[in-house]
Amino acid sequence: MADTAVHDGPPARGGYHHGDLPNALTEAAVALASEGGPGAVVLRAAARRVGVSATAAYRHFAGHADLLRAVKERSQRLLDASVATALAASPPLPERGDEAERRLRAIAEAYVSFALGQPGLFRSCFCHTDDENPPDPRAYGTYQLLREVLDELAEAGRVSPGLREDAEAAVWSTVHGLATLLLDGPLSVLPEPRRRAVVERSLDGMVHGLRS
Amino acid sequence: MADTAVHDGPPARGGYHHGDLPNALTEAAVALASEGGPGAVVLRAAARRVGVSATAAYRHFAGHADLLRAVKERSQRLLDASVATALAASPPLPERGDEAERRLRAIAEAYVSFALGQPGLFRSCFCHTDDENPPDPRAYGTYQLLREVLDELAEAGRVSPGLREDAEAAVWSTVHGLATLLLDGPLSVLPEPRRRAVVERSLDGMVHGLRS
DNA sequence: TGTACATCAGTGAACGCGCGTTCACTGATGTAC
DNA sequence: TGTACATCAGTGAACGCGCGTTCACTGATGTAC
Repeated sequence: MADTAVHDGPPARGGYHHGDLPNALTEAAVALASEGGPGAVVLRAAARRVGVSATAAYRHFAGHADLLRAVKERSQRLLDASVATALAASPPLPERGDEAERRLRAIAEAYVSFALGQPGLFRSCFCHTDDENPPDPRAYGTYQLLREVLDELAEAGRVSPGLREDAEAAVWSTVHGLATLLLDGPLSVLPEPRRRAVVERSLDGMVHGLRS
Repeated sequence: MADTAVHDGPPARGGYHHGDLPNALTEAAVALASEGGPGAVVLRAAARRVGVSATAAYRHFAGHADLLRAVKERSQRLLDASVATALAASPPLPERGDEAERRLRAIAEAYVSFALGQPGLFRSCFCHTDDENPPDPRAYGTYQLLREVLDELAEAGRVSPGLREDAEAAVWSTVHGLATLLLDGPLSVLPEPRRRAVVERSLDGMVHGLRS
């Protein structure tokens, strides 16, 4: 109520100059990806959605591939945010090791939920782009979260001495595999209760696998 | 030397009638997928490779989607065959549990190798097609192989009682996640020795996760 | 405070391309008699 | 063994479509003086 002015882009200029086209185009392209996956990211369609000529996009992006890269990055950040939010949602457990394990499972479940709830964006996060400089794992929020929670688990004595190293990648693989097999793979045919069982069972194995 | 006639399709008819177009088209489409992934499967291009008009394809396939489905199925069979071959390659170990564990690791390594060696086909195995009847997990050779080897592990006492159920899906998830993260995901940036370490570490966790 | 002008951010028409698919057709095959 | 004919498996031209990208352009903005 304090600020009654409606403005949905930073400067919100007049008709001819948009004010924040790069962002608006990226958002439109993300919406396309959300609806139809990375293959549905079409430069002309994004421009159309924003209400701007296709040519205008070339003022801010090198071309289609550049736009797709922006979509991929933003999708990754949305995945990161979704997982981080879910992680913060439930109250911590008193015992340190229990809490760390709870957090690990929460990360996994949020990751899978994002994949199933936002299939187009999830596919965009990991879509193939012929980039010469693919991102470092550490650029992913999930990697950082896993690192923290695995450190906590290790400090609580729930990771066997020799198994801490590279555990991020091992755990991430399990979680990512679950998500993709449930989404586009053979596990997609399972009815809901079986799905839950498979996820739970996989997380059990994952947690057990960290101890000797 | 016995049979000097050259024929590379079953009947090998004359010029006008091809003799085995469905197979030839599928093979051409698989070659396209192998080179550029499922997105490179183009009906007209497949027909061109076979040396036939695009229209001819409609005599044997309902359309592009149908051809892509054939590619997906054949890719899966190639993956299955690749894993099965690798599994049969090395000699068995004397102790039963050791042998089962060796086989489990061999499956995983062959699966990852196929993904990295045949990225286009691997992506085609799990590409998104709006099928109303997606395949049952048991249609995958990998699933059957995992089931057998997990039974062997269980019989050798290397699987904790409560953990046998759904272990196929859990193990498959880890292996599949490894393959996809190494191929198109953030683990693709790792140099070769680190890759091997990550794979080994993940398999260790997987095997440990089956015991309590 | 006003004005000239460089720069920035758009426009709209057009390009070539290759796609999936349909059309009316023709050549080859095999079967009934 | 020969012939008529239905059926099968191809052809080639054409369709409409939407894409990415380029072109010459124009309107808006901001800065130097």
